[in-house]
Amino acid sequence: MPSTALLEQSLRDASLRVTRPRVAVLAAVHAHPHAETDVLIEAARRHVGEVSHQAVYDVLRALTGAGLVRRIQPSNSVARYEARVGDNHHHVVCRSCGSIADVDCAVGHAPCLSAGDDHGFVVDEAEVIYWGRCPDCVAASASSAPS
Amino acid sequence: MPSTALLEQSLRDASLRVTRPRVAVLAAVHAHPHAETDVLIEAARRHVGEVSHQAVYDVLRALTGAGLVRRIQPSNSVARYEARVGDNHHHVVCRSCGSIADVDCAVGHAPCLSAGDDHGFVVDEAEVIYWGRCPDCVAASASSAPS
DNA sequence: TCGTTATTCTTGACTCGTTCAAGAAAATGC
DNA sequence: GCATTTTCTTGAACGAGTCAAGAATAACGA
Repeated sequence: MPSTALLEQSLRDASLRVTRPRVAVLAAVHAHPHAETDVLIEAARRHVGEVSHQAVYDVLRALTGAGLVRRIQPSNSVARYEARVGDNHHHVVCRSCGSIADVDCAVGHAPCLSAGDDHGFVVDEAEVIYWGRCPDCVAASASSAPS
Repeated sequence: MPSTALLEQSLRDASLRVTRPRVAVLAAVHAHPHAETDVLIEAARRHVGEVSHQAVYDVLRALTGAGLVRRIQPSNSVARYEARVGDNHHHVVCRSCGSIADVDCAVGHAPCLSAGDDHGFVVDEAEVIYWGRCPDCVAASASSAPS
């Protein structure tokens, strides 16, 4: 996890004011990849004491807009955030427990960005979500209902 | 759009009881690809008169579970439904207006299903969302703010 | 170092898509 | 047809996220 000084610097580089809530939230996103908002709120509060949930929402929106964090939201899930931005990686999501893991794209650095017929859309990003079951859930269902 | 008889048959084939709300909702999904729930509620009501919103939610869940419709939910959007299932197609989503269009996969019939390191997940589906701007929004921004 | 100003944070209410719960209605199978 | 099971209606409730207004604070220049 980056140091506080580095986090502050990345905020300044993004032309964002350096405030305690922002540093705390940014640190929380680094410390908890793919975390939901309420987890980030709790983590931020452990860092700097009381922080309103509204501030965390505002900060997350500012960080997302500045490209410092990335917002992901698979179906049937609340918004989640990750600090790994810039590289073109994707996610595996467990249908049972909702856990998320990173996967590097098998195709290369700009996966699947060439849609067949794009209907005139100007495409700038391809988001890939692999759906399946995580090792824990596979093991759990295998032991409880062996085939 | 399939006839009512065909819709009823597909319900029966999926071991679902044939009811007026179900036929109406299924027809609505066929008639309005990528529609949001409230659009489907209105469309269903035009077909069969009054139908409670709760019934539509239940029906959509039943149809989704049976594989007759597919639920999609891009970030910053409410749930949407489409009747085109079984083939492996993907979607382009407009960042400005949220409109959605179908795209056939450029890679083939099972696109990107091979993740690099899958972390032990058992993957059964790859969902691809292309993000960009639709032709209308591109034209609108080009005319209002020409570069 | 201090004051000014624009931006951000706090507080609290509120919206809206979706779900829960219980009883009424209707479709299926004998 | 009739019993049984599933589905639909009604109405309340939940929760993630947003809105709004005033208080607090970071950045900038003197």
